[in-house]
Amino acid sequence: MARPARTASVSLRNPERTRERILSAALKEFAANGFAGARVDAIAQRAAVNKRMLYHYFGNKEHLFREVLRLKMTERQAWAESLSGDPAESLTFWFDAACRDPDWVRLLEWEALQEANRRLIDEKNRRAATNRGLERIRQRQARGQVSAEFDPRHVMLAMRSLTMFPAAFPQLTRLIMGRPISDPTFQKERTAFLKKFAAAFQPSPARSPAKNDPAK
Amino acid sequence: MARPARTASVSLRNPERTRERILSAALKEFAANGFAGARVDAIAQRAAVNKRMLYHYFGNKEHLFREVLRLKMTERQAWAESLSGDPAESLTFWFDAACRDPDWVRLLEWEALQEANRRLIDEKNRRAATNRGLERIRQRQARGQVSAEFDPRHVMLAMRSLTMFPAAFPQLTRLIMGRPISDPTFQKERTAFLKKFAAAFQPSPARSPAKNDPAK
DNA sequence: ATTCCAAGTAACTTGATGGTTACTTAATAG
DNA sequence: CTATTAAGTAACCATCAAGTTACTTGGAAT
Repeated sequence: MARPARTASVSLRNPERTRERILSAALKEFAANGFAGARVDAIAQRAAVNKRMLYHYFGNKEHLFREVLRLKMTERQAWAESLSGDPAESLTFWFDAACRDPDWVRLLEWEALQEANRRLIDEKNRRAATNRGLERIRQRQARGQVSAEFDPRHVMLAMRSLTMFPAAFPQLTRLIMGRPISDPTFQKERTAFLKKFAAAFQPSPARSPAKNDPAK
Repeated sequence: MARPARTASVSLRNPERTRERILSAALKEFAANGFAGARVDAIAQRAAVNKRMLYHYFGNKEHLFREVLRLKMTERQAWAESLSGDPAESLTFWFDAACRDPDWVRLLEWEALQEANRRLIDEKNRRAATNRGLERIRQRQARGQVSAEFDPRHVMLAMRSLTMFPAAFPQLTRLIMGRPISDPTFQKERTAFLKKFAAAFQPSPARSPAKNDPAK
């Protein structure tokens, strides 16, 4: 039961490391090829681990997929909590996050495409996190920083749309913008646009394209 | 060379009909399962056509996929042309279209996920159509119906985002809204929201949540 | 030292799947 | 009427991929 005390820096047998390697290899493979397209052999190879180990630790391909998703999910949730409800901040933050980590967006896309009628992977948890996010928006509305004429749910949906779309549809974005989403120029331009556009969520009276926040 | 003159209402051999059946079956199968997940046998079965015919008409699975995409593409382009550049109209129209025909959105999603670095399917055509769309936005800006402070490309990208997102990520939408996107109540609410929100694209002076269009 | 189990390996099984071969038949052109 | 070709069929095949079997081995507990 006692921990191995780590004889040499790395012992030959190392369950945790193996598990980690499988998970990170699986993340890449699933993000790249989706569930159906992902190859268990490829994951094993990427992880430099015998394929059998994958079944040893995760049972089967689907369990592994769910675990990968669940993991990324909780990682993101932590980020979300640390965020104020300010539209300009949220928009730029999440847009940036989507550009930095397209794998995340891609996983959500694969999830969306995967016959959506059944129950979600980590539903309970995600629902709770969503509700906390909605609550933050309501608070902003109460403080007059977000227009109260919009349903918070619709505000959140609009924000998600604006931030995730480019990473979710890079081909359409390139068609429209003439640049790949990885291009820093695009990212800067888009961030600037989102900052201005965030004014759309502010209450009508205090209206005038962002520029600054008089309530400071 | 002369057309068969259609002896009986339907002759036993009927290339066009067979081609159509394959294409429509392929659309469903590809939209449902993506390229990797789609099963050639399933397409053949759905089309009630011998699998060999599929190779007869389209060469292989990938060619068939490209053809399906190309077809849907041109269908949509026609719609787009018939549209004015008014934000409120565009937003509600495309949102409605995405809800009515989720297969279309799903195909675009599959395309996005399919290792995006290579050249797009119907690129030349799509680029041209995109440019015509941008031109329409510029015209609206010149007429003062769309704020000139936004880059037309960013306006288009924002509109696409707002309209396609719910159909592209039904699971996230349900999480936020508490209803499936197929629910008419959701669709009505969202349409109403988009109508109000369209004001965000209008010039600052003429500002006040849509409601009506004084320039009539 | 010995025992025992989790960690690890190699080779195999089984089923699915894209694509092909070899054939038949409808319908049109001459 | 007949030759030709496109439309259509059934059975097959090679390959690939998920999951398994049967085995070996490191290392902690006794």
